[in-house]
Amino acid sequence: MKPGTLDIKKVEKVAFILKAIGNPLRIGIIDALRVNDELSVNDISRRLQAEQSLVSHNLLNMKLKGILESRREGKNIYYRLKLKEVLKVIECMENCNLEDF
Amino acid sequence: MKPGTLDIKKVEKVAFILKAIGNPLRIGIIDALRVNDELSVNDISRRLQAEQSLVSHNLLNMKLKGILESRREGKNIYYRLKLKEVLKVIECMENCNLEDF
DNA sequence: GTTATATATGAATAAATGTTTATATATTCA
DNA sequence: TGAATATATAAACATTTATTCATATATAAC
Repeated sequence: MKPGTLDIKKVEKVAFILKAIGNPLRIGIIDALRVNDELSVNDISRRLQAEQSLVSHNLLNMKLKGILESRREGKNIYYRLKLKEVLKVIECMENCNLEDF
Repeated sequence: MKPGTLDIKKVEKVAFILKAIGNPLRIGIIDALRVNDELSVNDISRRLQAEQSLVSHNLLNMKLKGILESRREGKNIYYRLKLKEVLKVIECMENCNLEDF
């Protein structure tokens, strides 16, 4: 029985990130940020038809975890992807056949 | 503002799968099943130093969700990956720099 | 200054998840 | 048959997560 190839630290980190993005709203946010480099809270809120507060909570959550970053411009705060690798994760799921799920 | 490229159904499915595997023990299991085609509950339990019951719960959980499948051979039940795409997800995280996490 | 708009924050709470413990079931072997 | 081993199940529980609501803060425009 061969060992896995990931050490414990790496397993923890991978799980941490996957858990951090494994939510419909957050996947929606990341998907939107894939096509648009930057989006304001309101942009996302309108686009995904989700409450401002809920979107804000989730954005801050992902920012706190190092997945997103943000900058202020006037009244708006624009979020963008920081951990670009999550795109690869989503892209590789996008291509596969998910009929059964 | 361009739309994202995933429809709602797909967003839900991707989130469903990422959430289903986004846990240290489950990533450990998948990592082990990446290197070993099949493993029994006990194999995994020993390898990851986790309780039989906890491992069983998690294996059944992922089986129920279509990520794993299993077969019985005598007293043992061998689990293996069904949704191979999850390997790609883990592999693409494996390569990226996760120093900050 | 006041008002309007955008975002953040915090409390409250429901719902989901992770974990342990004890027990049940299935299979093998003596 | 009974004992031993492997796995599943189910209850109980603590912890975490998702969501809403109300309110606070920051900036801009007047």
